Amino acid sequence: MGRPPCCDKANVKKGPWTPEEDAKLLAYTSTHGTGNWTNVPQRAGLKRCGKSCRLRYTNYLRPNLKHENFTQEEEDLIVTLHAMLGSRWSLIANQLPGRTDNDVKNYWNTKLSKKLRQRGIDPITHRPIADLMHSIGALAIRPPQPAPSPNGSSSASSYLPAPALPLVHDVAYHAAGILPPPPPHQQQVVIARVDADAPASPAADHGQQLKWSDFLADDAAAAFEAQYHHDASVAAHGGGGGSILAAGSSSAGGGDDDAAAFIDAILDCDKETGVDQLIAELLADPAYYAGSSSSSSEMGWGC
DNA sequence: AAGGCGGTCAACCGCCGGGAT
DNA sequence: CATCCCGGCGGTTGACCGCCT
Repeated sequence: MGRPPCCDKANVKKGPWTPEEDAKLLAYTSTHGTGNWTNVPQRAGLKRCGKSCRLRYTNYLRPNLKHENFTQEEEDLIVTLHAMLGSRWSLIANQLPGRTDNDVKNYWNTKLSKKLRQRGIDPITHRPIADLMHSIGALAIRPPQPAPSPNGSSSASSYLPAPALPLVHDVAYHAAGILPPPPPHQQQVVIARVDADAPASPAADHGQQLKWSDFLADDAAAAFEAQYHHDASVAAHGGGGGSILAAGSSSAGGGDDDAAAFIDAILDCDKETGVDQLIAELLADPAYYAGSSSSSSEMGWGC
């Protein structure tokens, strides 16, 4: 059997907190600390769920919280971090002392996303809206692509338009200390891909349709990425981090082009590294779909 | 003065991973 | 090993407020 339930949900109060409730919660946390939220309502004399108490405390009553407006520096940092992390509000809030994830999330949804749109920047991809429209249009009417690539492994990266902000993503990751400095070859790859905006479809090589496996890195690239990323992720996240792209190097090089193999590769890598948050980041960032398969290897996501 | 409307933000909901039993 | 709950998270809701007509 597991633990007993945290609270009697039929007998808990919901809705806005009263000053009396705040005082009780503050009095309790100041003397007993914040552990074991399950017991907090009972011991503090509150008819609230422990979860509600925790939320109230962390978002409003916690000491050292800033309640004033966001500064320009905080605003810039949020935008930068959102470009890197997507809607990982807790991670973003960790970089902003005195701010909660709820604060950051609300500020983004109510202010910053609108500001970006007014400046002609898509708040999801952080790319110029005009650039996005151009990309969409190019995809919709893309003619058959000549220019076959001699190396199939890099074909996917050159097939789709390069994202406008790969350098922002990469630099910001390293600047924030989330990833260690990239090895020299990665910077070269970034520059090469940004410069190479001439589309060349892998499908055009043999007149085939694009495969799932075309989005998997080749073995040679994966080998280095595997070691680098593993080390980096352990250092940065205590074992966290992983790349879906280099993940099934066995299946990637083997020409297994169905969706199941692709997904298996993702899952294998995920299990191997022990974390999947970076995958979630990738999935949350459409720029990487539109950009290239090499984006994640540039960031050191190899396993 | 009153109703509509949009912005803000506290709080809730539901999901997930990890840990306790 | 299986079950179940806790804590944390992101998404969403709804109350409140100010502005406009």
